[in-house]
Formats: sequence, structure tokens, C-alpha cells
Amino acid sequence: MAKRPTIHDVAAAAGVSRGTVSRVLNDDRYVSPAAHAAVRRAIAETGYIVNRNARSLVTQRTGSVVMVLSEPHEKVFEDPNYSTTIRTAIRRLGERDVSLVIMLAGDDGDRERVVRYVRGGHADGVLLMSTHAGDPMVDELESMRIPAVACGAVVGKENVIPYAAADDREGARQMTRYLVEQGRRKIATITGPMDTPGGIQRLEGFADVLGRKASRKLIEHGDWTQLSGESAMARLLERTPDLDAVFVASDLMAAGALSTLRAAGRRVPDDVAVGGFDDSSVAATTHPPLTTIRQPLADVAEETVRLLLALIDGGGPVDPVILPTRLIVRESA
Amino acid sequence: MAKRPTIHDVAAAAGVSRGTVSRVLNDDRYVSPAAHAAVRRAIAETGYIVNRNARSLVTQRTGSVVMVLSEPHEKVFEDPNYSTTIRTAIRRLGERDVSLVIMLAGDDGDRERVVRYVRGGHADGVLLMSTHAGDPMVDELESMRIPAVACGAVVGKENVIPYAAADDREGARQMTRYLVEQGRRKIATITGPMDTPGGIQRLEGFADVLGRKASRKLIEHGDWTQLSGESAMARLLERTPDLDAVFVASDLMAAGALSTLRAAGRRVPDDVAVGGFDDSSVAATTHPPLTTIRQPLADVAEETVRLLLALIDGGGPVDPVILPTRLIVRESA
DNA sequence: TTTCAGTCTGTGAACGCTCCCAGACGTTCC
DNA sequence: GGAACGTCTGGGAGCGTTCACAGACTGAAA
Repeated sequence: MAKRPTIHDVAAAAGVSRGTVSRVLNDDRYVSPAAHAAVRRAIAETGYIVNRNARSLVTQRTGSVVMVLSEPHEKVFEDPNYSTTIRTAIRRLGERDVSLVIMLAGDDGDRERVVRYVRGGHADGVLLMSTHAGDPMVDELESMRIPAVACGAVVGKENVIPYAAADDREGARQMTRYLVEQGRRKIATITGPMDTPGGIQRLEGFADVLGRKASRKLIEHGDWTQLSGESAMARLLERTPDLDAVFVASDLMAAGALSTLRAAGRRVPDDVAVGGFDDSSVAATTHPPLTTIRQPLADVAEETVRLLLALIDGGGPVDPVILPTRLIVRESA
Repeated sequence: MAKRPTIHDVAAAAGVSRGTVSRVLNDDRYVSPAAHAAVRRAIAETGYIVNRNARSLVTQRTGSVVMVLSEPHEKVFEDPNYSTTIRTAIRRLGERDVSLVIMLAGDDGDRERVVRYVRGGHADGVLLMSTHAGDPMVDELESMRIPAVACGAVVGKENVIPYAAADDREGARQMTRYLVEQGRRKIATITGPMDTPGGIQRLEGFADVLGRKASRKLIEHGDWTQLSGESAMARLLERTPDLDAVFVASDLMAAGALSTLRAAGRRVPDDVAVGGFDDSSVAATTHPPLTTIRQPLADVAEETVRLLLALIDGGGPVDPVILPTRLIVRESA
């Protein structure tokens, strides 16, 4: 790679000093129109690009943000929701010339690496994804005072880590109410992990509507994966063969539930109605297509990024943002 | 954030000079066991972490790699294959303490940003994903002499940008041969975009087996999306209503083709056999489950990263790697 | 003893930027 | 006419590293 022009070269070409070039670069006031023009021209002529390392060295700002994915390696990304979030984040951050570094936090080694990375001052902010309750990494990040926000609440840290999220609880209520309205009488649910907000709150919403009818026998837990949906459904069927509906806390698990039901010879929705959650891409491809709850994922991602940028820009504390969900009726319920 | 210890502090704590600390940090020879131990202890005591910016400033190495996703924004990540690649890349790079920055290159503005980023020296290497033929960004990157590899060949640059890929052509042959062996007589195909290696080579493999029987009338093009699979299938059915099999160049498009076939009242596989490609997660959830070609995606990703690291480490030119595919028989064919 | 090679250490000089200060210019106002 | 202020500019210092070099200390060979 050829030697790149430095701020010195630009200054020389423009006939001004480093200081002046730096001022126009950083949009400072106090630079004359003539100098401004000369510098702009010199920048274009020399093809100058500021060296972020040198800049970071003195400003202590890096111009990058790290997204931390707290899933065991084999599960990361299985959920298509990640995609939307990552895409949105990259785009919005990119507009501000902030770059996105992605790190995995699936095991202790990973988490230590994340902490070291952040402690090393390599990121201006942290974007937490699917962080589980009680994760010690969060405490460490917290103690460093680095701007951090979560996409979806961090259970137990709702008041210390700001977040944007869909209204999981109300979404679950919408679906449960719908199943009730459809005349279903024995409604079961497959929840997500109970250390995630989606796991907890979607179950709460379910219970809100059903009250005492939401008995322990009608509740099974999964871990968001398709496979876990299959086995949870199997357990439910065994315990309560006469159930006539199931609210599954994610589309992917619902896809798993569907295959178990099919294998067991139950017709969907005739014998058993199935409701999903997410309205992810799988929802349309299952057979029958899933009736589900749409989360405004792109909006959640946008808001998360907005919160983080606000935090980085040093505005005071920011408030969590909760966005409404919507029932999407297809054929499974 | 509290003031972080510098190499100076470590040197003072260990009773040696900056130089010696730097030497143990960079695993240089010529440092006495006593000094080495003292420095190690001082590092632990002070909680010292090297400042990458300062280091990069002098070494011209950044310790990060940028992955460039060349899809229009709305399509990025629709293909679940991305996930595997990203996950693998993060993991393998992480082991070497190299971090991964992800950038989108969906429009001209994006591509310019990527070029600026790389020209700015912010990455030690570039990992190209789904780059389309004739992309001017590639020429620019090439002219900068930055280590670059592609995950899947860059059409037209096969000899200048090293890559790792699945054996698309042979995979297509495997599927086509299988359809022929099953007694199918009128076999159509839905290809990917003809400026991508998967688009081109899977069609070539198809033609390899069918010879002159692969007539223009039996070929339709999609753009990897589910929707494009639906419409391509519709066009095929209209033109050749009596086709009895279709090889679709991706599972996602195959899912689209399946719904079109279902809507048209064709039974799969009885009336029409459908073969996919990728063995991505959708393959198992379609109805019926897709017979498809498994790509060793994780291996491809591993190899891509390996190539890039080799290039960065300054070994001479590296050779492309092509990995074998495998037929997975399910129910659609 | 001198010479030499090998090991180990400290130090000044970069790397490319921003920040801060001093100073040169106007103006405007008393 | 000079004080006071706002605008604009240049240059030194410093951010935290690595690198190259010089020098000190060994032990072995001449």
C-alpha cells in the first residue's frame, strides 16, 4: 500500500498549518472561508483520509460500537431476528460513520474477550443482544461506565441498561385473547427460556388473559430452537392429549411444534390451533402458515441504535422504549 | 471511565523500561526470565491492556478485518447462509484476537464508505461476501493491495481474488443426476442471478448432465429470494405445463416454488419433483421437506478465514479451495 | 589480555492526530 | 488613542505504542 497522505501533506498543499486543517476536519468554528476552501481542495487533491488510530489516541473515541451476541455458538443466528437487527444497526451507525464490530459471547472465554475489548477502549458503546439474566459480563461492562443498551431488556437490569423492545406481554395477550375468541378451551403454551424477557413476559401475557386456567400442566419451556419446540410439544401432548390450542413463544419453536403435531396426527388448525410469535420469515413457509404476532423488529433495532447514540453523545440517562405488536392471522389458528 | 494504565505504569511497577515491557508483550526474544516474570506480574497487578490505537499507529496493523456484504439492503441476510459464515468468521478470527467489522455494500454510498474505510487503513483484510460480477469496489480494493478473499468466487476475478467455495457445479450435477435416476423426463431449473458463481455454476452443472435436453424453455432465473422462486416457478408452469421435476438453485427459492406448485394443484413429489440447493434451515421446514444439496458452509467459512489470515500473514499468493457437496434426500424428490 | 559474539536493557524518535496557548489581526466602544 | 473583544492562525506538547540503536554485561575464543 502506497504511503498515505497525512494531515501535514494536506496542510502543505493548502498553504496552511496542521491546526487549520484539523479545524476544518472537525467542523470547528474560527476558520476563514478562504482557508476552508483551500483545505477542502487540498483534501480532494491529495485523497487524504484521516487516520482514526491517531485521532482515537488523543480523543479517546473510536468511532465504533460493538454488538455482543450472547448465545451459545451453535444457536447464534438460528433465530432470523438477528438479521434484521444487525442490518438495521449497521445501516444506522454507518450513516454516522460509526462502524460495527460483532463479538460472540457464548462461553466464558468469549465473554472475557468482550470485557477485554471494551476495557481496552476499543468501542464507544456496547449493543447487547439476547443477554441472559445474571450474566457477570454485564456487571463488568456496567462498572466500566461504557454506554450500553440492549435490544430487548436484560432481565434484572431493566433499570440500569436502557433498552428498546417489542411489547412482549401485550403481544402474548393479543394472541391468547384471539385463541379464546376462536372458541378454544384448553390452551397450552410453550415459552422461551425463563431468563429472557421474551420467555418471561410472553408467559405473563398468556397468564394475564387465562387467569387460573393457565395451569402448570399447560406450560412447557423451550430454548427458542426448533428442536426444543418439537420436544416441548411432545411433552404437552403426552400430558394433556385433549388440548385444542397452543401459543408458542416463537415462530421457530412453533415450526417445531407443527411437525410434532403432524407426526401425532393432529390437524392444524382443526384439532389444534397454533399461534406463534415474531412473524419471522419461517412463519410464512410453515405448513400451514403461522398465525403469529408481528414484532416491529426493524423499529426496535432503530430505537436501540438511537438510544445508544444518544448515550454516547452524552445526553443524560435515556428511557426504555417499548413498541406495539400486531396480530397476523394466517392459517394455523 | 477511570484512567487506564499505560505501558509506562507497567514498566514502573516492574522496575524495567518501556522497551522491555513491549518486548514481552510482543513475544520478542532477548528478555531475561527475571524481567519476564516481573513484567507479567506487573501486567496482572495493574490490569494493563495494550492500547491498540497506539500500536496500530506505529505498526500499521489494526487487528481487525472487515466483512463486506454486497446485497441490496432488503435482501441482506434473507439467506440463512450468511449466519453460518459470520458466526464462523467471528469465532476463528476471535481466536487470534482479530475483530470483525461488518459493512453493507448495497448501494453506491455504501461501497464508497467501504473503500474509504479500507483506504483509511482501518482493516488488515477484507472478506467479500456475495460480491456481484463487475463491482467497481472490487477493482478499488484490488488496487489498494489489501489482502482480500471471497466466500464464494467473485465472477470474473477468480484468478485475482482467492476464495473458498462449495463445488457448485458438481453439486448441481449430483441433484440433476438424481432427478434423472428417479425417472424424471422433463426437468426444469430455476437458477440464481447470472452474475453470481452459484447462479452460473449450478446452471452449468445442470446442463452438464442434461446436455441438449436442457433447453432454454426449461430455464428460469431468480434472485435467490423466496418471492423470485414463486414467480419463476409460475413462468415455468405456464410455458411447460408438463414438466415433472425442477432443480431450484437455492432452498429459499425452492420454498417459493413449492407454494406456487401447491397453488397450481401439483402434488410434490408425485407430479413434480423439487430439488433444492444449500440444505439451509428452511429445507427441513418446507412441506414436504426438501431434497437438497448440502453445502459444507461451515467448512467454506473456515477455509475463507484461513485463506485471509494466510494472506495477511504475508505468505505469498494462496490457492482457491473448493469443497465437496452432498445429496440430502428428503421428501420433495 | 584482548576480541568477539551473543544476550539483555534503556532511551530517543517516530507514528498522525487533536488540544491548547500565544499571538496577530480586525472591530467596536469608551 | 487605547482597551476590550471576537476572529483567525501557527506551532508545541502529548496521546501510548513500537522500533532502531547504543550500550552494558556475559562468556568463550584467540
